[in-house]
Amino acid sequence: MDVKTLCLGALTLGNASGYEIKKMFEEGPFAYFHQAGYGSIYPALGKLCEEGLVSMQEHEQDGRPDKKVYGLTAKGKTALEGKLTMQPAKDKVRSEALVMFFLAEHMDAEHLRKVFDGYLACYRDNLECVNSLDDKGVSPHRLFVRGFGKAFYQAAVSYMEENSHLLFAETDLRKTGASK
Amino acid sequence: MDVKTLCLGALTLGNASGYEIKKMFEEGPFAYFHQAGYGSIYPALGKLCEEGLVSMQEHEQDGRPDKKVYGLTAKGKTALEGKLTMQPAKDKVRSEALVMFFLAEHMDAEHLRKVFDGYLACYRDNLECVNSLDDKGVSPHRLFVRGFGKAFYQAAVSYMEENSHLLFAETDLRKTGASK
DNA sequence: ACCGGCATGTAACGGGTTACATGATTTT
DNA sequence: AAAATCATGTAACCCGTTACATGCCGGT
Repeated sequence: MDVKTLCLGALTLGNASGYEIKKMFEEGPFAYFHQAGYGSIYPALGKLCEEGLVSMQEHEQDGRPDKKVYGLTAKGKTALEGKLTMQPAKDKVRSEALVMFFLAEHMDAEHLRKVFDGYLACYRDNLECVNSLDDKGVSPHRLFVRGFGKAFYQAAVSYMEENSHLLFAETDLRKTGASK
Repeated sequence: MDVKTLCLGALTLGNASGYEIKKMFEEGPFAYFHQAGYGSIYPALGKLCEEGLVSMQEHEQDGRPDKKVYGLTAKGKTALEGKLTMQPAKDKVRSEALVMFFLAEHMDAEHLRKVFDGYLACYRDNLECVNSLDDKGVSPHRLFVRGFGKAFYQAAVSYMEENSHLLFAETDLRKTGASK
């Protein structure tokens, strides 16, 4: 699923600028399951516009560059619906932190601790962020997705809190052995 | 983290061929947190060999192409350790299925059902697969990672089992209304 | 005075995915 | 007889990430 399709999807939530779409990916509802930067969003919106799948309206602003607000056209909606008839690809997860934990025996104990703490903090933040959202007025299927994210973050945080000893077991043994 | 580094990491588990490393990514221990295909693994191993980070030994086989078994060199181990001092990048998840659920209102009810069933089945398989592994003799930090995967799969399956109504609520209402 | 947020975009680079190419052996 | 497994590799293409380029406004 390319960024163009994702942009069409984002625009079903209402008209938005490229800047605002980016925020949906980094903080908003899309954050759990996809990510995209300016470098892919702006060109994608440009192409969609050329193809007539989205419309664009410029809003003048003082000082800043004109804000370009995009909106889904009927053609764009049809195109999106077409994409949604595909079989979804398998989920893809890339976690450098988990790779590092897997190879923890080759790491410096102090650095490992730092990475672990950072990773846990990150998931705690994510969880807090989702928990602070208001569910009122959000349609059920979007709540389903939100809940999925919440369940995942919760599982990650709980697991890490309860099982960190597995990661630091050897180090602790080594330390205990040395200090004895 | 590029495929080269991942290959070095894979080879810490013992000598292996490109074909075997690929399997680690699709079924084995790396499956939860990274993926890679032949098109990236074979060139990566070639480059690592040129750089002297891995060694290669050809084993003749009848009928099949010679099996090339790679092994980590001292230089390669050092290089890997260097990579492991980095800050890990944030986890990246890409889930087309969740995008589709998010946009479920624009989907055909039957297709949505199919996608949901397939997605749940996939996570059940993953869970079963991890649960069938034997933990004996596996070092604690690898069990940590394995457990993380297990916790994630379990959370996904449970969540979907308990909350599918959110996804199909509207459809059911529509159907009920129509059939009445 | 400086940093973060608002706001858009381009260009190059890198890297991975996909498709192609080959072929024997084992399982169904 | 067909399909899956074992086994390696190349080449092109796509596409996304990163860095660069610009500039004002508001808060600390």
